[in-house]
Amino acid sequence: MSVRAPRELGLELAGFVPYRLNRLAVGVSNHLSDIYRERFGLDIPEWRVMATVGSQHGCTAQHIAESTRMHKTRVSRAIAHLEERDLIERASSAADRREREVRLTKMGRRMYAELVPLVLERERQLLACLTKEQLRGFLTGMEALESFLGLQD
Amino acid sequence: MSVRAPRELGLELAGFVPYRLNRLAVGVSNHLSDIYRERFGLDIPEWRVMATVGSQHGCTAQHIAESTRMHKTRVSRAIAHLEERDLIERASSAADRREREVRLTKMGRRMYAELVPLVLERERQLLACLTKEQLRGFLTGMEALESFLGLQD
DNA sequence: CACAATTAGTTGCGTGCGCAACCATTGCGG
DNA sequence: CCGCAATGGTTGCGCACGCAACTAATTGTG
Repeated sequence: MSVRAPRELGLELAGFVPYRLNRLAVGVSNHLSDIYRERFGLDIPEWRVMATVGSQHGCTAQHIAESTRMHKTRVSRAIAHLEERDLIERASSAADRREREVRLTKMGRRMYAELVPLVLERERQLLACLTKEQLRGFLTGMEALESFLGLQD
Repeated sequence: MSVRAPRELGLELAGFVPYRLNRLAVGVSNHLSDIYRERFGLDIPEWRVMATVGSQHGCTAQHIAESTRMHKTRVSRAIAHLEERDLIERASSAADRREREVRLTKMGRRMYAELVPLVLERERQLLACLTKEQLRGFLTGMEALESFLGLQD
């Protein structure tokens, strides 16, 4: 089966799935970043660190990198920024003194508690443009692609 | 309706659609860039310019920027690189001497003719992990989201 | 117990990006 | 027809990124 008209010899970027997927991801990301960037001054790496630490207190930078699939230097710098802003704090692990356990500060927890509902609501708004059936189909396809590319958690 | 378990109070990044979508787009992009990067020495902006010019001869940088949704400086630099490699050439438009019409050179056309089938085959391989039904559902969902975000061509 | 190999995390460096400022040219209003 | 806003395109600058090299701590092996 073919995704586009068979008569086409060249390549129409507008109908090319990898390109469309990238454009969609950027669009969704911008739709979301209105919240964490403009209202809380976080960029994407910082937001991901906040989201991870917020639900997994005391995790390490290593864990955050694996779980978010960000490069460890990107994680390291995001953590440094968040620490400067007193949103997270670090303590050397007793068991392994190379590791540093990352936790939200009181201010960080306050921001997290305010931020997460807004972000989830934003996701809900986005997905509300799909019918129940469409959402199910879209998620099923996404899971298959993730699995094919070895991306699933 | 809810995408994830209602008992969850925090946010699990792994199940968060915007995050998954970004990860999937990066994964697909990497899966593809094996071809145009390693075998042809193109990066993403260069590949997009090649793809656009290859099917729309004589178009302008402005047109490429709108059609690929890349920033005009990114397009400008990609074009400069491709011109250095003698893959494209530019000529001032007779009608408007601010514009420069972009075309593939003979070498550029040769690369395009070799590149496009490989890239389309790669897309086909990727989508082959979906059943006919899954593909239809996935594309339908994608179209609805694109439309919601005002992304459609 | 010593020494090599591994792992957590940081940093110097080169690169690519977007913003804003900038040319050159064209279109428009008085 | 002149002057000024708008448009196509390029460039200087600051910034974030990934790679590779590094430090510090730990684990494995003889």
